[in-house]
Amino acid sequence: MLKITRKVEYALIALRHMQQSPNSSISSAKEIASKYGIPQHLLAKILQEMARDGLIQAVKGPTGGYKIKADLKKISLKDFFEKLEGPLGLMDCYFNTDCLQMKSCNILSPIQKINQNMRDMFSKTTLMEITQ
Amino acid sequence: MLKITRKVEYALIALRHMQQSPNSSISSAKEIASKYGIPQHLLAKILQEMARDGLIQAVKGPTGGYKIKADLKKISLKDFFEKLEGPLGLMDCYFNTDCLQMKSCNILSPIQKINQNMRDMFSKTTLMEITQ
DNA sequence: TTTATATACGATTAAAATTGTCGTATATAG
DNA sequence: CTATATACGACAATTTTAATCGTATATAAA
Repeated sequence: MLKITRKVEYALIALRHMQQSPNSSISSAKEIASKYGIPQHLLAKILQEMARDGLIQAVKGPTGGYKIKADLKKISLKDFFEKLEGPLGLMDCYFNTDCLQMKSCNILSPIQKINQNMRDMFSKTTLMEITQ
Repeated sequence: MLKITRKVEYALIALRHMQQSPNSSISSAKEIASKYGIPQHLLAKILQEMARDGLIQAVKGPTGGYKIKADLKKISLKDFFEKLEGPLGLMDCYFNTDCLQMKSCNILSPIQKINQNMRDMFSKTTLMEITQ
């Protein structure tokens, strides 16, 4: 429990790779996948999603690939996680109100505090701190 | 991602229930399960595990059940999580060194920092804060 | 002493989430 | 043209989590 997904892991690896490659150079999914041992097609899908999210810029055609578009100093890890994986909370009831045990649940409010702590922690860290 | 398991959720609910029932009274798995809508057999297994861990005390036979044994003020959420679910980290490589990508991985050290932050956060919260 | 009820615990199954693959379409540099 | 790269939905495999089942043991109460 409390694990990040491989999807997020691969996304971070790719971002850091792009961040560290020479200025405005382009990295292809194939190149990154082979360098870090990531399934190429899977990484491609993740990069496409990041492109849709505006984090990176896609360039089509041969010699194409991706490069960083957003300012990583301005994006928190919490926002990044939520872009890729949706709402960030230890339990679904932090967002979702359709739990049948909502009324009888006795740990709702203590869990909400822990949730808030965790969200605060990931809000204070920027993507740049991971990728630079 | 970053969710706690139902196992931990049920354990917390049961602990809080016991914590809040009259002093040294005993709660059965059946009673707790029906009150909070938890599968009885599943909760029983979790309570048995907590008893083995020394968190609660089991009492056999009819009129039996469980009561709190440990001092919840002295147990951190991190230790509690690790008792029930094993090592606590965002990625397995925090503990496990047999990842084949270990050498090429470029996010290992930044992830370790985040890991440490998360572990610190759960180390600073006691079980009592959740259950009281 | 018998019976009902509770814990103890391993084995197994079911469900859900994650991870990975495949096929096809489109863009574009050379 | 052709080769190579992104785009994207459908599908399959794998892993993890959640829940059930069966049987044994302890013990309070009738």
